[in-house]
Amino acid sequence: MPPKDVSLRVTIKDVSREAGVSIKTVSRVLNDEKYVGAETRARVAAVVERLHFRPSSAARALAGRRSFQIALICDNPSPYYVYEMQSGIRDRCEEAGVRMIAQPYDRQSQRLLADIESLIDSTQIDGLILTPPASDDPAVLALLAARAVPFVRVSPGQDAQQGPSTFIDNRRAAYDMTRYLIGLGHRRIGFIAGDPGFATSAQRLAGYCDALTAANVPVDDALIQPGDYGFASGAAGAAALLALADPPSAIFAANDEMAAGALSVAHQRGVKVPEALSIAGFDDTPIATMVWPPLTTIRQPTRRIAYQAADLLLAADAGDGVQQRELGFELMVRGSTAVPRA
Amino acid sequence: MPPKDVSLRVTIKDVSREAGVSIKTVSRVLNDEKYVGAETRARVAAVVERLHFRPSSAARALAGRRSFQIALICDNPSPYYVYEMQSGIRDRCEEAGVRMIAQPYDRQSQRLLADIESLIDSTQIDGLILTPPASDDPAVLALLAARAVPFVRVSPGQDAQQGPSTFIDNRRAAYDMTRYLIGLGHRRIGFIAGDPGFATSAQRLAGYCDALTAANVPVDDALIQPGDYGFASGAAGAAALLALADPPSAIFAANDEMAAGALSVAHQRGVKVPEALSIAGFDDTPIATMVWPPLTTIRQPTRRIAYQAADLLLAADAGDGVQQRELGFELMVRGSTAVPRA
DNA sequence: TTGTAGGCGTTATCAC
DNA sequence: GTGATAACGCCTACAA
Repeated sequence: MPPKDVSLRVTIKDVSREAGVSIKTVSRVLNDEKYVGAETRARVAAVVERLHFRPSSAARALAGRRSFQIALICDNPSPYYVYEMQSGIRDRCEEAGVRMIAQPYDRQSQRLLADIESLIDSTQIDGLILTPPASDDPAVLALLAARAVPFVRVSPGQDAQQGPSTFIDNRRAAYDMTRYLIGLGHRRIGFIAGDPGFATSAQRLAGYCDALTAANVPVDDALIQPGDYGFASGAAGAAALLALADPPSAIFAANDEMAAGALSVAHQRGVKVPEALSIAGFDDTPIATMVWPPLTTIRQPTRRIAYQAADLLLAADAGDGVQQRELGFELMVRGSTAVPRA
Repeated sequence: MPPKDVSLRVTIKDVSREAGVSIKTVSRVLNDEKYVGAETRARVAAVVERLHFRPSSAARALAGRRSFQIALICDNPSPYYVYEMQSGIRDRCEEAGVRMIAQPYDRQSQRLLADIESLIDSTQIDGLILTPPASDDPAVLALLAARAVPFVRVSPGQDAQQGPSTFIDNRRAAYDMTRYLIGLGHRRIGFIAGDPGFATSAQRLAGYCDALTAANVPVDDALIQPGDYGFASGAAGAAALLALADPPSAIFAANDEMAAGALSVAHQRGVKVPEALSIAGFDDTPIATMVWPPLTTIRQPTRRIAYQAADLLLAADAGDGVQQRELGFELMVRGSTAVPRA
């Protein structure tokens, strides 16, 4: 891109001249500092408004201790998840006058650490939000600790006390769902697991096993298919399950995206859902409730998590130290809520 | 968030001292300027590497004419579209050493203009990419022109010559699709339109009408349902069409998200797709090829558009002036490509 | 090919 | 309550 014109930028100086006060006073008003006379404040604010003055964030970051920017580190096979996460966090940031930098990354590539370092150094980020699997990456956590950069972890799997975090009881939720399916009379329940790199995958699988065991239903490894939280893997898992000599009467996919994949296979093969085959999902991305009304899903509103995470990060100077914030979930049965759980 | 520590930042000064050259020389190496001795360059580069030096983008933006940041202004009812757009543009930016700021916005709210102004002023963006409907907003275009901020328009509807842009021939594509459906023997073809605020909506509808007229099939208003490019509106449109006394034998939705909605309704009602009802989509978000193998769709890879748009913006200093870049599209018939079109 | 001086727009520090 | 003045880290312009 070509260099920009040295355009007629409105600066603090212009405001101060116009308002008849010093630059510092304008700065005080801008940053809501105290020790500014009420009328001075009003007068300055009026000039700011009139001149459409907007402080340069570059200058603020350079001179001050804050950059008014935070980053969202997010890589997830479900576009709906990413979308909800981004929108939710951005909304909160906007209210707080902070800019969110969305930093999609590729969990396959080994660049994550370097990306975050460069984010910290070049952008001077004020803090960041990590979604799985980055939220469990020991190297990342170590880096952030070493650099003293505030962060919030979404759905951490281990060392939950390391830094603030938001999460739901995934194991419990998967347990509830499985029990619900058992309650419907199912005994052979297939499970399509999530990406092994995500802590939530193991948690959800564990809940599934718990419920079977509690009901004296043996855990059959043939009924547990690997997946990666992506649509295609859900389809593949369902295909494998339906091809078994003794196929399951229900399939519980570890997230909605895979549940959708499973459903598409069922439809293709003419298997009636849910009459001949119950399919359940997890996560409450809109795809579940919108695309597949017959789907039973664990409702764990992504947007709510986003809000929580943002609030936790932005309110960090409340100074109440490390916080773990557990959210509730609900079991959505074919469009109608049931079994809410705090 | 609490103020950060005044940490031990590595600066150009450190590098210059370590390398035994002046600050300016380091700067030259950093910016790939010429007039630096080969060995000097190598030595400096080595030190940069060893010290993990990363220039502060705040300082660069403040001192220089570029901020090395561009923004993506995007609001679309399809998460897949947003996801592909973001990832694609970000990839290109990364290669170019530029940061992409994703700026989701709400097309309902009236804040768009103010948001962009604040983006320009506070962030000193180097340029931006506009997706519909922002790409056709006259106020936005005027603002950018006035401020001399480079931009690229994605799928503009009018004044296509105003600024560089990428697009496909939507009318032609919709024409082709409709003709294809007619070729299958359909005479009553329903159409679910996109959000009236998007220029593509009218273009696609026009193509649909063109094809019908060309085939001497009367355009029946009852077969044209309003929509907004969102899943729910696709479902609603399909429901309305199927409820007609004389329902269509095919439905052409103006985007894939709505086609998916239409399909879900068909499935719910037990209408066989595509035997009893053909459903066609448009846009090639993954939902089409992944979720709905029976779907016929206009393949207009979102990611390719993203690449084009980014390249157009990033290469703007090539200085070849305004450019309109038209991309090809293809008609995807049930998973297998057909009728490619440049 | 390399170096020096000055300033970008804001905040921090410390006087008044 | 308010205001000088010195940074912040880098780039531009100009000199050597």
